[in-house]
Amino acid sequence: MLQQIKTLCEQHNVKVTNARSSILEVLKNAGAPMNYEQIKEKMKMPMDKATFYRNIAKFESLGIVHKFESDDRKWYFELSSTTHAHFICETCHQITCMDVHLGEVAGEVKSIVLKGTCKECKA
Amino acid sequence: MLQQIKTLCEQHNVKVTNARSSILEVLKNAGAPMNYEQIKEKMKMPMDKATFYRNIAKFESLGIVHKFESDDRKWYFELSSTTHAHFICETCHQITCMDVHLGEVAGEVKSIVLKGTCKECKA
DNA sequence: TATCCTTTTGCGACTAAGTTGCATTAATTT
DNA sequence: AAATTAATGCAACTTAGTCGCAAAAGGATA
Repeated sequence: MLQQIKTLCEQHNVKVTNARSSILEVLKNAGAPMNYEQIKEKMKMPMDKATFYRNIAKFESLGIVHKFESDDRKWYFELSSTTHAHFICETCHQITCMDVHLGEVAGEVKSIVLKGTCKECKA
Repeated sequence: MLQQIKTLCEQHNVKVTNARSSILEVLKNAGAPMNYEQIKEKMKMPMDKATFYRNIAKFESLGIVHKFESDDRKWYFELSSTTHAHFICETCHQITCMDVHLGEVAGEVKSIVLKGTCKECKA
């Protein structure tokens, strides 16, 4: 297990279990947000979905992980980092991360999701 | 039925039925995006959810109506207008419309959803 | 008006992501 | 070692949205 992940858990007072480090490791290596199925596929160990979602919920409440819904009725997860936007193409369903800067906003923004048609699908 | 709605359907070559005008009328009077349950409540006539979703899907494909997902796993609908953003408060679940201007974006944007904590809940 | 054809609607069964209850196991404390 | 607490796995459940199909509505033709 990566020391980095162990530290991450310890910083947030979460016990480091196999399930937890396994989830975090996959997210650490992910290039884009992933849903449950995708994460499960990448994991070396089998894991019940209840365990998965419960741990994800914990990570979320601690601010370690961040989630949003795509247009397929599935949650997508990623390690928290600086607030950035996700562009979801409604045609090819690809999710890409991007920077946007908003003007004035009515509150504290935690996630930004843009939907539409990406350049490739538009062409 | 409002003449405005009849015209809207005719412009898009959609037959005007009771179900359709009923849905559009509610959306016309809505101050914010609404989900199926909320729309159903506001409708004077009973309507099967299959009928509702099928008509909404048609409206969507014609660009009359626009939908997005909130954080409650429900779809919210509104009449199409200029592309604007929705701020969803994860605490009070209120949805507010707002203008943002993005910089350069990788494609054609159809919806923008921001999630976070609104000013009231933050306070 | 009767016949044919297409579209819309309603019902009920279905789908599937995510949740919950509960018993089991693992870890921690005393 | 016993007792308490937390994490896990299983199975049953929830529920927004979908789908198949038959009935009803509407339009066109004659």
